Amino acid sequence: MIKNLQKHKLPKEFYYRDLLTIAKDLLGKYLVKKDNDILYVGKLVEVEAYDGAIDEAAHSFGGKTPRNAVMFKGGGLLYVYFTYGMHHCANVVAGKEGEGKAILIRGIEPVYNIEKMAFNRYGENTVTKTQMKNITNGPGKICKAFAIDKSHNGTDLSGNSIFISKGEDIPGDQIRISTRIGITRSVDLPWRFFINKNKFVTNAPQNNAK
DNA sequence: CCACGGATTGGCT
DNA sequence: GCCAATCCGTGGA
Repeated sequence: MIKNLQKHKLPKEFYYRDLLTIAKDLLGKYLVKKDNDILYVGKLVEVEAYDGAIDEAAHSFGGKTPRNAVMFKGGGLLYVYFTYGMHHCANVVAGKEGEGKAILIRGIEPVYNIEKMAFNRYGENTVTKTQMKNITNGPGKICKAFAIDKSHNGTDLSGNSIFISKGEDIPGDQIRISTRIGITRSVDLPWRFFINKNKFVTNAPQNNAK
């Protein structure tokens, strides 16, 4: 399985294109993480774009700082940040060096090793139906399930520890667009993309948007 | 199903 | 010192 995933790893050029095009194209792709023997695979079903040039909600909006430095290093890296004193969130850096663009991973449908994801999330081997429903439907939950933290900040997605693979094609009519979640500035930008009716999309009023 | 508030740390003004 | 690209439990309709 891992061989096949590696074979279909997205090339560096994928991340050097237009921000919103990348965001939309990420839907249906497989996020793969492999540390030692443990393999995690999940399908991307919800993402949000951030652009430091024009978007006040982007961490990179105010310029480079130690925390957001990875966002400025150019496409194809993983930007992981810590927030609310307890959660990590993972982003795919996009665009050219110095631009400060990234795409937040907000929703994932487990594809392989859901048992280990559940254990990482809840610390138990047996979980309820409700817990299973909430396993990876949010950016903090995804990092917990995949055991992603600040030590993974800056990981090169062209390597073999964390990468994104071809996955499934999502027909255009299954893609929905809305405003983003949980921000207080640039709230009107329609930069959230998700797969219509997918069970692992974050619960949000925006889900009824076009 | 929906609304609300508490948790808890680090980053930046 | 303020507040955040969140999550979860609680309480009510």
